[in-house]
Amino acid sequence: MIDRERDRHRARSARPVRSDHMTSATDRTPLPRAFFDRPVLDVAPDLLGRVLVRDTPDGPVEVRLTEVEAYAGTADPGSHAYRGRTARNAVMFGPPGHAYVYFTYGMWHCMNLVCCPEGTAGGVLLRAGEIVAGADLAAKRRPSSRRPADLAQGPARLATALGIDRALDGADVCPAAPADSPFRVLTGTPASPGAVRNGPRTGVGGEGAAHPWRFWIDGDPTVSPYRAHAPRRRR
DNA sequence: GTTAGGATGATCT
DNA sequence: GATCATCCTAACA
Repeated sequence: MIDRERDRHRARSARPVRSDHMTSATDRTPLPRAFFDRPVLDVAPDLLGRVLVRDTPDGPVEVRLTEVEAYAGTADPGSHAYRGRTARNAVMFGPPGHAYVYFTYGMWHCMNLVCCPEGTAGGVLLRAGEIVAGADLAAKRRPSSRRPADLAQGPARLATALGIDRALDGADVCPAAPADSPFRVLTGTPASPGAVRNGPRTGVGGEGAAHPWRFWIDGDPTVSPYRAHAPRRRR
C-alpha cells in the first residue's frame, strides 16, 4: 500500500521536461504499417511522442501520446485476448496498424493500436496524451475538463476528446491516403529514451500485474495518475 | 489536498 | 450474475 502511494506520487511529481520553446517542427510523416508489425514491447515505448490524428467533419484533433500500456495477446492475463478470439476482440487478431476500440464500464470507450503480425493479438492501449491541435473541439467533447492537460489524461478521456466510439473498431491507422481513414499516426517528435519510464499497468490485477508494461514520458503533466488494481467492493 | 462510491451496459462464465 | 484496461462528484481532512 505504501508502495502504491509512492509510485503514484512519483509519477505525478517528477520534474517537468516540457519544451515550451521547442523550435523543431513536428515530423508529419505518417508511420508505416511496418512500425506496428513488431512485438508490443518494442512498439509501446516507441509510440511516446508520436501524434495521433483523428479526422471528423467538425475538424481534426491531434494528440501527442505521453502514456501507453502494452498488452501481449493470449499469453497475457491482463489482455482482452487472453481467453482467445471473440467477436469483441477479433480486431486484435487481425493485421497490425488498426484501431481496436472497446466499450467499458457502461459509459466509456478506449482505444488500442493493434501490433504484431496478423494472428498474434498484440495491442497498445492509448492511456494519455497532449492535445496539440483541435483543442477547442476536444474541449467541447469534454465539458468537464478543467484545464488543457486533462483533456486526454486517461484512456477514456482521450477517446472522448477524439470522438472515438465502437464505429471506429477496426479502422486502419496506416491508410494509403489520408482520405481512406479517420486516423493516422505521425512520426512526431519521439520521446528520448532517457525520458521514458515504465511501471505496472493501471487497473490490471492477478498475474498480469507483475508486468511493468505501462510506459510514459517522465514528468509530462498529461500523464494520468497511477491507480493500482482494486477489486470492486460488494454492496 | 485525498478518498469513497455511484453511474451504466456489453461481455463472458 | 460478476466483472470490467474508467470517470466524476461530493464529502472530508
